[in-house]
Amino acid sequence: MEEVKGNINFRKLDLEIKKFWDENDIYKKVKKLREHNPEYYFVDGPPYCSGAIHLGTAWNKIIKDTVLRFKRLQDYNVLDKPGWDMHGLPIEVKVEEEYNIDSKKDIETKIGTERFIEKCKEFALKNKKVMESQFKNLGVWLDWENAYMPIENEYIEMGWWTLKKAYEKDLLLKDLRVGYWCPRCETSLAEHEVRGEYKEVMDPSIYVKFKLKDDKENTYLIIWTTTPWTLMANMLVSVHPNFNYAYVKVILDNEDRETEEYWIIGESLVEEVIKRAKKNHKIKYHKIVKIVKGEELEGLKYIHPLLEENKKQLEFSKMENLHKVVLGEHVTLDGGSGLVHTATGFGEEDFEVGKRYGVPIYSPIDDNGRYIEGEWKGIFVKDADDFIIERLKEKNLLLHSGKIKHTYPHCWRCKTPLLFRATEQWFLKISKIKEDIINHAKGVYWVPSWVETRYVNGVKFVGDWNISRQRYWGIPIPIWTCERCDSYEVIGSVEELKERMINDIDLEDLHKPTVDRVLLKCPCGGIMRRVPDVLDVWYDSGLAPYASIYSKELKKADFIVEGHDQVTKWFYSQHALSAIVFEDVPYKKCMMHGFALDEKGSKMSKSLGNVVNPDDVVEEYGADILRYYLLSANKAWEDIKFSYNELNDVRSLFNTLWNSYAFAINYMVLDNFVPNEEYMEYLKDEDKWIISRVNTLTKEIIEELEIPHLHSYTWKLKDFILNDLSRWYIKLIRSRTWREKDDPEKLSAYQTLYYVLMKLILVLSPVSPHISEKIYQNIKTEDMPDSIFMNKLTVDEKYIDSTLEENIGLIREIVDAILRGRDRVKYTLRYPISKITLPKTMEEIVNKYGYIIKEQGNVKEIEVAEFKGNISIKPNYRELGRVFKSEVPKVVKAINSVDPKVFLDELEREGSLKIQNYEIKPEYVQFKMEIPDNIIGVEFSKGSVYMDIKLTEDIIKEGLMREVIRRIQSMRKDMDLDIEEKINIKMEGISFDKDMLKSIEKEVRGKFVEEITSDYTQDWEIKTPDKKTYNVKISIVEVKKVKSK
RNA sequence: AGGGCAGUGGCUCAGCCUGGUUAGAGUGCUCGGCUGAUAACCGAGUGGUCCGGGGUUCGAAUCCCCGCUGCCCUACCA
Repeated sequence: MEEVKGNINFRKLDLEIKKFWDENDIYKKVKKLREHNPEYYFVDGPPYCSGAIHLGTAWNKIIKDTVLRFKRLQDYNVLDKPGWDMHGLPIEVKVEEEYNIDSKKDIETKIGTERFIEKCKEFALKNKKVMESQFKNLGVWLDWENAYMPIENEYIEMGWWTLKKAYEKDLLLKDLRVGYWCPRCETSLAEHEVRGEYKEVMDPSIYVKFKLKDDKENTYLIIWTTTPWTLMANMLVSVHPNFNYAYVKVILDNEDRETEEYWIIGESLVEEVIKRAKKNHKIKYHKIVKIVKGEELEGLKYIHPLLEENKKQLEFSKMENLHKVVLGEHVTLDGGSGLVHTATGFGEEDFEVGKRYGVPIYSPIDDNGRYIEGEWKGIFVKDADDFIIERLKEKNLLLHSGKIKHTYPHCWRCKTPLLFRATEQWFLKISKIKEDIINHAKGVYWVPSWVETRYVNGVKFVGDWNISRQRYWGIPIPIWTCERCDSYEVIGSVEELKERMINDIDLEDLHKPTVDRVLLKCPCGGIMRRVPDVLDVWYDSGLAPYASIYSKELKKADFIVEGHDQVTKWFYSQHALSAIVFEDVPYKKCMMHGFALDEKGSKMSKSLGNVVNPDDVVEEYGADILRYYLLSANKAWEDIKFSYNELNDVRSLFNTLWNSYAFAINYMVLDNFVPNEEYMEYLKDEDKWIISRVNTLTKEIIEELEIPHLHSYTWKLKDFILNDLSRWYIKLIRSRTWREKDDPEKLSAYQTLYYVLMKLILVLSPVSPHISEKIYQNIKTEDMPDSIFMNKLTVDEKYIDSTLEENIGLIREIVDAILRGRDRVKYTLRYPISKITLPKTMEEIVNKYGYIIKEQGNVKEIEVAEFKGNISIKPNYRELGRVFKSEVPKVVKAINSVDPKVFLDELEREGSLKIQNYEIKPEYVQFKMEIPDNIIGVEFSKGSVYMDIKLTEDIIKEGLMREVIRRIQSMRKDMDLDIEEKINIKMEGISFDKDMLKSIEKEVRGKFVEEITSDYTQDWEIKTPDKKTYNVKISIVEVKKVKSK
């Protein structure tokens, strides 16, 4: 045990402890210690290796670390592999940027797939290193050396194995479907990749006239669209069978002549459409002339507006079932015209309608989103919008052209607006197992519980999972198709691949382009080549529960925790894959946490400049304070508003803890204290009390961490440190620390402090490992383990005494009440109170613990008696309500009608009282006293304390003595004297009798002298409660100095 | 549009499940006090339409219904 300095730099401390852990291999020793114990299986949701971590990522790992440290303290063998998400578009995009390329063609021609893959790998590994060191800086203990990485062959193989399982269970499917397509990345995307990627954009909003075929009357269908470019591929117009559609007669006033037309519009949208049309046209007259049901419109043929611009449409126009009105339930009347332009190759519902009516799926664009035919061949479709609008105008088919602000999906990595496009992709048939997934969810312990609802609602909406990406950096899809007969095969392992391989390819690395070179032979005799796609990166992390430990059996994770964005992502993706392979959910307990926002509640973003870097916070405050703050600022599942103010509060909490520790240790060091269980025999009640408290605290904390409710955990810790330890217990034992060296009461106080500190740092260590370890290292004895984390968290049930906790709690209330009362009448603590009166119910407690009240309240005598004063009465509504229900107001009136004094007497005599037929029992009412002038009364939970505040000469003298002592002590402190240092004092302006002078001398380790040569003199003005003033002059000199002169 | 969460002093949040006396804590500000562990602490004062409106009840911050606002998730406004 060494002396502790008061001013502590928590950052220095945490670096020192990290060094200690490193140099002594503590993490490994802790792991080794429990390697044969029952397992606690944790699966880390892998962060993406995109660069540096942010506050939210830090929070995430801190939660994990805290829970796992707790589980280690419970003696589990914690399986704590961290993971990394390393494949996928984000990294591809970054590498592309670095090499200044922006298309897939460039990748293949400019730098080559092989080098590209190599660069992606480098990039991922480089970032992993940076992020790992940041996590370590937070004090996160995970098995960094054995992290799982989806880019390793073994992991990739697990992905193949999984896909083969899906294939064998008939859950793998190749299908032509309309899905999201990123024209920049030239790949399809899955729906979960698009989640949260809807951004507000301005798009054209045009109303177009489609002229009916074989019609003499100039009748037009009016359609609305925000994607003019899709008109090139328009095949049908959909209407809702049950809606009303109006034929609107319109007379247009062109400059030279008037024309008469009929427009077909959804009835409720007529006025809105006309209003828009009026902006571009002079409409002289319009009137609804006929109303029909949507179904009556079915089959009407129209003339495609862009026949000349797209020769293909000319061909289509000759086909029977094209360019006509069809029915669709998806049509709404929320906006637009009620008639929906339908392009079968460019919309999911359009696609379905097209299939239903046997219409070709027409999608005339390439992977870059450029037309492959028609007048604007080679032009990016979004750029063609303006040309098309202009052309429609020329053709007099444009009713209105405006702009609309709406949300539209974007690529999650490159932020390009997505297109909808029909392509052939590989799917996992989630639709077939969705019910199972929802059922499994019931067996999971969700924290908080409502995550289940959210999860299930999310799953209900998902479609089949598109797992194929037309990209490079990912797990290659292990499917080979035959050039000749088009059949395909799914390969489940490297071994299998080697067996089937007909050429000789070195399979050192399973990425592209290596595997692409592998050829197989089809039973039909043809050559089989690999499907060039890679797997969706969410598939990678979805494999984690079993792939991270290379297990082909399901080991359910005891615990996972991620941010709320992951509810429909990782919580789902790993469940989906496990459901396919193992028909089960891969986790037992699943917790959700929030996002880290800035002080005002806005998202942290580079553009707003409000990003808080965890490293910076750690540099200033040390890791433990950030950790504690993040776990205590709110309930984990709510978003955190990061605030330096609150961070500072946490720092003061730790300062208090540190000072309590320093106080205890420094006195122990001074007295060469050696902890010894035998001192426990001399425990006083307050010692037993705090020992009981710290055990109760431990017990409660174990429950909270078990859930885990990290907010309750940290709040309880704080309450204990501030209230129980620092503000109460240490105050109580202060005088004991000034006793003689081997005074048993002093030693037992030390022993208590020692015991409590040990217990406290152990429950504190999961959240604040560095500070706990630091304290542990200083106070541990030879026979204790090397690190605090090698200990076991236990509760000493035998020390828990809840009655004692309650009673001391009451004593504390009484002391607080006394202090409050004193304050109210300016009767300061230095002046004793001659007598207080407490209610009779307190008798037993006062007999036992009255000495605490006397000492802390500076009280000479405690009387236990019913205080006689004027009595008032108060109804107890809770009790009354239970008995009298709706009669309560009447009963209260009755109670108030009786003289409280009579009421009380009667109750005491008879046990109950009848008023107006209501029987009143004692528990229905409460009595309060009113008090005479020289007495003050202050309430506490079990009654009132009455204090006699009459001043006598003795009381004043005693108070003055304390006044003087305090001033001398304060001067000692100014002089920066050692606690043991002896002094000579000269005091003028006040006199005490001999005994009192002696007491003062003893308290301040000094001697009063007549003459003094001092460099420190101070004048004091002392005001007593009886309004007298003393001007006192005090001079002090160290005895040491006098002697040396 | 559907689902989830939240709305309580200037600020950050408890309390709500299980209704009950005067709605709490921390922080801020004002005043006072205490102090040989504590740039710490204690007390008083200041500050509240408990988001709004209905309902149930003797009694609602708490339970129910209808709204409003914010955040998140889901969602092809063609």
